[in-house]
Amino acid sequence: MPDVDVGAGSAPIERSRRDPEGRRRAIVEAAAALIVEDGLTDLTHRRVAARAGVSLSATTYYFSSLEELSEEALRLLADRIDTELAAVAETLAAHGGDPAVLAGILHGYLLEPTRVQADTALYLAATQRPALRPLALRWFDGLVEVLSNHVDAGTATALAVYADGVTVHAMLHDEILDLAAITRAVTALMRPDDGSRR
Amino acid sequence: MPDVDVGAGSAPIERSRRDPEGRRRAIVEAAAALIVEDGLTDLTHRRVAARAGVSLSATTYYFSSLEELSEEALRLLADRIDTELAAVAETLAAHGGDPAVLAGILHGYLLEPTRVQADTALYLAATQRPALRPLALRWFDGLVEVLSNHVDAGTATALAVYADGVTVHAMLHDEILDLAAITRAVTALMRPDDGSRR
Amino acid sequence: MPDVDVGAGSAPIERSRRDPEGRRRAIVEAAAALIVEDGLTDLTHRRVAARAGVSLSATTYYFSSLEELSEEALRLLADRIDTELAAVAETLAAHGGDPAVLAGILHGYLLEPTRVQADTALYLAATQRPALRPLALRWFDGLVEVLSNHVDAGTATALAVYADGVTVHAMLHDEILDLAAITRAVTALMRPDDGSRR
Amino acid sequence: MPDVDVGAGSAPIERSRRDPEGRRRAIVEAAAALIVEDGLTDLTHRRVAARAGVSLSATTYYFSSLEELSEEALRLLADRIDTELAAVAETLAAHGGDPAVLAGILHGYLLEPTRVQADTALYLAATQRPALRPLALRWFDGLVEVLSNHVDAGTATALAVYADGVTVHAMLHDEILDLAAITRAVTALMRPDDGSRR
DNA sequence: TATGAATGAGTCTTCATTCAT
DNA sequence: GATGAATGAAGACTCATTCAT
Repeated sequence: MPDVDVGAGSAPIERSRRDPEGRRRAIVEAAAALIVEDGLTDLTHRRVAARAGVSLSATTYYFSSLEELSEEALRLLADRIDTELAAVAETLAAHGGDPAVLAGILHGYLLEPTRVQADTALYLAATQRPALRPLALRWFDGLVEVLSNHVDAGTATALAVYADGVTVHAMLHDEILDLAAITRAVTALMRPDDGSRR
Repeated sequence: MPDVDVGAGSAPIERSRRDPEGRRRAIVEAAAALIVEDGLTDLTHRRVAARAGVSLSATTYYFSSLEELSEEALRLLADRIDTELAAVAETLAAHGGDPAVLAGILHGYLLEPTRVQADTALYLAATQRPALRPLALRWFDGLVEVLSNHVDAGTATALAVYADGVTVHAMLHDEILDLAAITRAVTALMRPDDGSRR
Repeated sequence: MPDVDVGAGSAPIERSRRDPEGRRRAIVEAAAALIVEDGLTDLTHRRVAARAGVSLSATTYYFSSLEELSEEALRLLADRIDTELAAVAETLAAHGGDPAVLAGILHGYLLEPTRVQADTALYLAATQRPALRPLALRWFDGLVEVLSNHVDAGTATALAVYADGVTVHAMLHDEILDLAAITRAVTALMRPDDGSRR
Repeated sequence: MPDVDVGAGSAPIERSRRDPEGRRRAIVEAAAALIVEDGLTDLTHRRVAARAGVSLSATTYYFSSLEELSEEALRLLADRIDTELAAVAETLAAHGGDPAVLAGILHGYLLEPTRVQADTALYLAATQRPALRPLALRWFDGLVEVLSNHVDAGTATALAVYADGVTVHAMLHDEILDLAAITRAVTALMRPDDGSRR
């Protein structure tokens, strides 16, 4: 949790008092962390307050309901996805959409359980609360968009679907898929529709 | 939810009294339905009792804890998966593992939101409670096994991963993937590793 | 828990079936054991049933209420006290009321925590439910009576009071009073009122 | 139960609102009173709330568990013991440890059933929950200590044991021991080990 | 005679939210 | 602007007891 910019001036220890903005964000970040760890349904004002080091009332003062707070926390997670997607786009652009590179990205992603869990948390939340779907779809739609720069729309979708499958696999298994397997699948999905069949 | 048919004779309305077996099953089925609809975390004794048309105490009489009840409900869902898998295996066997047939099966599956939701519920539950993983993996592992009768292990896994991706996609989108897209992806994943391209 | 006389004949394994008397007693004994171990307030039908190896209903079938059951169990404990008292009386009679002998009896009693706990359980129960007082007083009154055969009434009472104090002490301390201390106190209490000192 | 006197000013009826300190103490005192009256095991949040004239939730708001609440209530009782002991010590000091004075103190104690019941409640509680022993022993150990200022350690212990016996006697009988009987016993226990025996 | 079935009452506890300050 | 105080609702669970068989 990057505690970012205490900025210059003012007593650094007094971070909490007289910094409504920072307080508010601390609460949202605590909520996001808890959602990632324990899921949306285990989120309570009390736990958020404890995690953020804030009074219980503060969590109801800044957010009119738990729902609003959780929504904002999920939005925070979704925003992080945008950052990740940008990185993926950049890497991919640098290598001209090489299947092996995409597979590498995917595999690298799996190596960071925190990210996997965070993204999955969004999916889970969306399943339980339909209103959150747009948020959850940012990852899927974004990935399709990024991939569309290198392959046709159908292939992009197929790859994104496969990527989601890979993520689910990681959540349910102790051992993630190995790079070779991913590479093979990605390569197959990206291969032109054929032509051999002639 | 097949409501058992009391058959002939006896007052049909009196289904509840003095039919422990049926009562117990009614409770489990109510719990399963609720899990599918609202997720594991929203499962409460009260809701199950209301859904099953049973007294609150009945749910604790037949199951010593909510955990035990939910577990049995999930097992029920998992058992249904076995049935589904058997059907898949049969269909596949009849057609020699034709990619188009597999794609058709997958697409047909998506057309039944109830099943998709039920299976997803298991995944969701497993994510929240690791002890349930074995149950949730029955679908994935079973599918890999079935597919292994027709393709090599690596391809089977890749297909199962893709199938999971397809399921997730269905849960989060209003429109499911169309048959053509699925067929293309399945075909690509099943195509021999290549080498032909010379 | 002496499982006593299955008697002759009949299948010994079938102890429970067709032996209402034995069943009933098994329940009472289980209840008594539980009262001694955990106190009167922790006594429940379920626990008694489990301890006696009997169906839950059996505990309500033989006794119209938990109160009745517990009362009978306490009566059983009280009866055991009578046995103990008789033994004390005998020993004392054999030695002509020697203070050292009485002290020895008291100390020997403390060496059997089970007995101490059982008797205390009665006292505890009586404190919580005044109706049980007569039962609880059997020990005190009985001891006074036994002692009255050897000393005057006042001394007998004083000794019984001291004995109760010793029992309480044993319940609350890890180490019981040593024989020397008890002997000294008993001797002092039994010594004639004085007057000798002239 | 001293009900604090709101003193002058402010609405006297409004004692409850906005007086956390008082509220908290009212709850503890209610709990203590209930423990004295009905024993530790009959203590419930509901009863405490009703007795203290406070909402059910208040009892869980101020104390994170019933155990914590009961512990504090018992501590309150134990503290009162310390006060009593101090008074005993003072009286005894003023009279040089005269047996008759000690007997008088003891007898005076018995004349206040409330105190007897309160102290007994602690003993009972300790019997049921070993963790409370230190609290319960405050009376016994304290008495031994006070008495040790006037007699040797062995005699002090014997006297304390007898005192406990007297207390138990009071709990179980309608009529308490009379002053003469107590005086005789105390005197006997305090009389030097003898010497007549020569 | 004996017991499984069934339930309403009551247990502790957690929590979202409101209110007074 | 901010928070401690307070509470009603709901959660899981236990239990004494009644009833049908």
